[in-house]
Amino acid sequence: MPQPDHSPRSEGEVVRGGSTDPNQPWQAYHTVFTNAKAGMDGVDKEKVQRVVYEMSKGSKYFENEKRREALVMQKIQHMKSQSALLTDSDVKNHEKAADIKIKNLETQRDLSRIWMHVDLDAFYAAVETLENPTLAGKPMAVGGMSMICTANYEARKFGVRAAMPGFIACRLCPDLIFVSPNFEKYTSYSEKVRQVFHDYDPNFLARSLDEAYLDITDQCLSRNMSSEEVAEELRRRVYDLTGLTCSAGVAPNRMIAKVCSDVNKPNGQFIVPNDRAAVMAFVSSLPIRKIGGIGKVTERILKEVLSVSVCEDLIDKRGLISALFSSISTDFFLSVGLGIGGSTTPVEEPRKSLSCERTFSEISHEDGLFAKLEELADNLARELESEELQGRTITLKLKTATFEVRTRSLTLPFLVCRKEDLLIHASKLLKAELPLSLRLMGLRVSHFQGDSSFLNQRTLAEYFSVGNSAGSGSSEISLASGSSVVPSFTAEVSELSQKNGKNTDGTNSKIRDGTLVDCFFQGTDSGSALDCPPLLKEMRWIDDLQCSLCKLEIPSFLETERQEHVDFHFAELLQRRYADGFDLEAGSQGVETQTRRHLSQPYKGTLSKRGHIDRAIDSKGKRKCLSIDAFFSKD
DNA sequence: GGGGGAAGGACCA
DNA sequence: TTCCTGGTCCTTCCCCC
Ligand SMILES: Nc1ncnc2c1ncn2[C@H]1C[C@H](O)[C@@H](COP(=O)(O)OP(=O)(O)OP(=O)(O)O)O1
Repeated sequence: MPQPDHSPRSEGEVVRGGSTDPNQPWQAYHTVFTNAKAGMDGVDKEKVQRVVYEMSKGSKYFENEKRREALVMQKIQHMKSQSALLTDSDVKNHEKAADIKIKNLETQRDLSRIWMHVDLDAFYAAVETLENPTLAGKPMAVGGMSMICTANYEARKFGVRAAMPGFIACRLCPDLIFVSPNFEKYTSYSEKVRQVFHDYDPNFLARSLDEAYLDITDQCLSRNMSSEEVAEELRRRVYDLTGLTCSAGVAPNRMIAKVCSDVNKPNGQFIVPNDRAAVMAFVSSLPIRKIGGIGKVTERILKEVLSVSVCEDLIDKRGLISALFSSISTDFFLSVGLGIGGSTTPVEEPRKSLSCERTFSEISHEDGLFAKLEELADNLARELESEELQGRTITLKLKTATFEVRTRSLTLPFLVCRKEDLLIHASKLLKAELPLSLRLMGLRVSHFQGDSSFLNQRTLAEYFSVGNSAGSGSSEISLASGSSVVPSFTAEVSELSQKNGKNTDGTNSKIRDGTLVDCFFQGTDSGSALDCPPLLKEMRWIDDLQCSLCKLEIPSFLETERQEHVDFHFAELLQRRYADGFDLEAGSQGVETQTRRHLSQPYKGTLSKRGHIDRAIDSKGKRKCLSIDAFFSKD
């Protein structure tokens, strides 16, 4: 019997051996919403279960969940059979390997820092109540009929909680008051709270608007206070400044501190002292699901395949874990079992992606779909602009009317951020998927400049301004391994002597008399170095756009093997090439002027502000607004 | 065998 | 009638050295 998930934010779903009463099918529908969570004590779980099931069954959402559930079951079955194939000696060997990992992890155990995790109680709901005190004491949820972001503690008594659809919450609690979210408010309250955090740890890690990790070691030492006193004081100060209550957890590392902040929620705190025995005692009987990173599926896999339910089981079953999971996962599970987590302050990471997605009532008409895509591209381009970001990878996300999610992505050889560029490429991705009937569309840009894959790559401008090359006649530049010289395709620079072009050790290349020597294209079948001039041409070509459309000089391998790259390059090039207008010979077709359709004289056209040809003519003779790229690729 | 890209999915607030 | 949004990380597969 499938066990559909009921939420993207599910917790504590447990399948109980499939022995459910066929007359009470809701028992098999184990949802997030009955899981233990702050404020949920004393809830009639059976009733919540029944209502959620009754309101869901037969819906498209429900059917999709059944499909997903079947996949999880399949995965569990597969792991079970893998596990059955293991011999005793296999397991023994894996135990040995795990013991080495454990020894390693133990050397990383750090009991010298005191970490505090702070989590505001029912944050959005609490802010709304502060702004509108008449809500106090009444069941209230922030969100709408289709989805709830969070609920206050009065509403939680009815089983209403975050990630529950509003219409189901309504059935559970008919008097439920709905408040629309107002993120500016939450942001401004969050900023106030962070002022307090800052006083305790200027390098605190903000995880979201309502959560942060603070290293309070120095506070405790310099002020000669216990961590308990610091936590009390901090919570008091947050309350005095904002009127918001919060809960705190204190432990030697962030993983345990996070669990602790939930122990006495709301408006409470819990401390695990910096002592190995105390940590192990806390962790040993802790249900694995309490740990951040172990969600509904992982919990089920660990339980059903390995009979693991509390953290110490992870150590007992280390042999099987090492046999069945990847090295990364094994490390994670073992460190959970040992109660070891992050204890040093990590460097702040730049963001890795930026996205925008919207749910709407079903659309299957092509024009409607492309209109949605344009909205998304417009939105995303604005966000990219305000964050001053450009990226190489565009990902289109589609959710069909039956809740099936698809993503389609492509990585360009250059950076994009403008709406037009996003639209050109995303449209291609969308077109390839038609016909479609959608309920959601999303657009994401990632692979930003400065990403790890970009660390060694410079733009042309940067490339020539390394301070040593341009104009200096003869000089030398160093390229790190994997360097890419031209953004339009992957080219590598290496010593001539290096046969296969893989620039593994950061060799030096030279610029002599303005010419790059010892260069090399990756992707040539011969593996030998090409002449330098093509590369140089290629650079100039992009740099000052000296070429015209008919005079593209592309290395031969690009024309054949990397045709798609050339296409992208084209789009980019054309946009820039014709930014100031374009010339058409007499007799040209495809565009109309203010006065005539057929050009009897050479014509100078200009692009609209958005880079479009506003008066192009399509094959049916209809006037159409086209991007310059589309215009030239039409023919 | 590993690097990069694509697709999918788990998980988090 | 109505089951979100924006982000990270991991895994698997494929292709290409
Ligand atoms: N699935 C979700 N989608 C969108 N926003 C969410 C989702 N879950 C939680 N949030 C938002 C709303 C919450 O107020 C905020 C913090 O979440 P969280 O800490 O889990 O609960 P909470 O602060 O509302 O209550 P509490 O911490 O007291 O249980 O994040």
